[in-house]
Amino acid sequence: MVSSKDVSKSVLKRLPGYLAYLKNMPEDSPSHISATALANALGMGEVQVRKDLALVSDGGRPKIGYLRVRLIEDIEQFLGYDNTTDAVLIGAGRLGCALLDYEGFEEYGLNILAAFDTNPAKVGVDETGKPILPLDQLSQFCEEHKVLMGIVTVPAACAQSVCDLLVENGIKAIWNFAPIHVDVPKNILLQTQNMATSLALLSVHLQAQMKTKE
Amino acid sequence: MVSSKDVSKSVLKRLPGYLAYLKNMPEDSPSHISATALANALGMGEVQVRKDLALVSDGGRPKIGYLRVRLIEDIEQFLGYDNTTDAVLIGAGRLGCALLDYEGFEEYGLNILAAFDTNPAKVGVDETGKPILPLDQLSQFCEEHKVLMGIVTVPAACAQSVCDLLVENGIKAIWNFAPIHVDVPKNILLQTQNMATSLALLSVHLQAQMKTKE
DNA sequence: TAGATTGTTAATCGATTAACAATC
DNA sequence: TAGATTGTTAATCGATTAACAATC
Repeated sequence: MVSSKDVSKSVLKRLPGYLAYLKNMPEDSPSHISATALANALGMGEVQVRKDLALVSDGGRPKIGYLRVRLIEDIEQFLGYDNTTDAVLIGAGRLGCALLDYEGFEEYGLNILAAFDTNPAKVGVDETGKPILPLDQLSQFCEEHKVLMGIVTVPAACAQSVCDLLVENGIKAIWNFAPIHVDVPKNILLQTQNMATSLALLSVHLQAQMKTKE
Repeated sequence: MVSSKDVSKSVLKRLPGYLAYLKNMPEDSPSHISATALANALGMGEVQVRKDLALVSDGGRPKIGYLRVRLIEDIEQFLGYDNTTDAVLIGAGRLGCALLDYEGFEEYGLNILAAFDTNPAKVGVDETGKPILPLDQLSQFCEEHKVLMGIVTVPAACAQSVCDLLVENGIKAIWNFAPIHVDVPKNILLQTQNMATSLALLSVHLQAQMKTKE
């Protein structure tokens, strides 16, 4: 409940899963849900779920569980989804545009204001009406809108320089989709969305599978 | 080196990072690299890197380090990137098509053969010439090509049924991009590419940042 | 040889799980 | 009351880190 406790990274990674499940429950479900029920539904340990929920909400009542709508609110508040974060996106390629147009981010309080690209042919307005601007307007834009988050969807070769540029312009958190290691000052949070990591897990699993089959 | 040791998930997650760094080194770099040097470059603990490398390669020599090209090979082999995995993709929306056309997957031994969609308007051939087929041809296609991996880029509401369908058709590993929990038999590996997870980490960090600033 | 680097064995740390008391 | 569920305190487990011996 009280914010700056020992919030481990692993807890933060599990919370979105609970949230998605709770939000996707049918309308006619019971108004309350227990940590046990949630754990079973997601195939997790019940003690872990109970502990995680206790961290974000004090609405748990013995014998009854948590009021679902209340629990959703508490998780959202804990994750900061209740107040909107403005972001800029750099690199209006296919992936960049897919993210720019994705409406689901609203749910997480993320609002991508605009994309930036060095290619003049890309400049304009995209399918859903969001602006794509030339990269040299980034600086002014960030200052004007007090942007704190940057999303990087440029090729690997440009990723480092784009991140540097974002940091120079006051960005505090970077969501990087380029499959490469970039260095940032340590007060900046860099989260690399690593597809390669997922692929590695899948690939190794398939290999093992093949071996046992043979 | 020998495969089925105690290969923890966390090691697997770090290996792609080493690989990307090694492959992106300039041509004129020294032919050998030490675990120490690699650790420093990536901002990691040197003991951890050394241990990870020892797991995948026995090419490390005291005082000299690892021959870079050899180390790259060893990591790729360990991760199974050396033999190609064929995959099908379900859901030819914006994200789906972005993945379908992404050429970088080749590097990881992943080959997306075709996309499938229920929308007849999507059926045909995409920008890079990859086929988009009607979903009812999935079964035949999987059997014909002995596909083991499925990539799911459908809306959350369809994700479960699509995963069920994939499992029915012999898929052993699923890469799920839908932001929702799905259940699969426990011999099937499900890897959910959770954007929400990354967003949670970024969001919480920004919140904390704001608080300290005030 | 001396020093850098390796691989390994032991110690620490953190997160998960188990056991239990408290409560409606 | 009895039983389900909560939150908490203690034990276990696994991964990371530290210390050290081996090697070129």
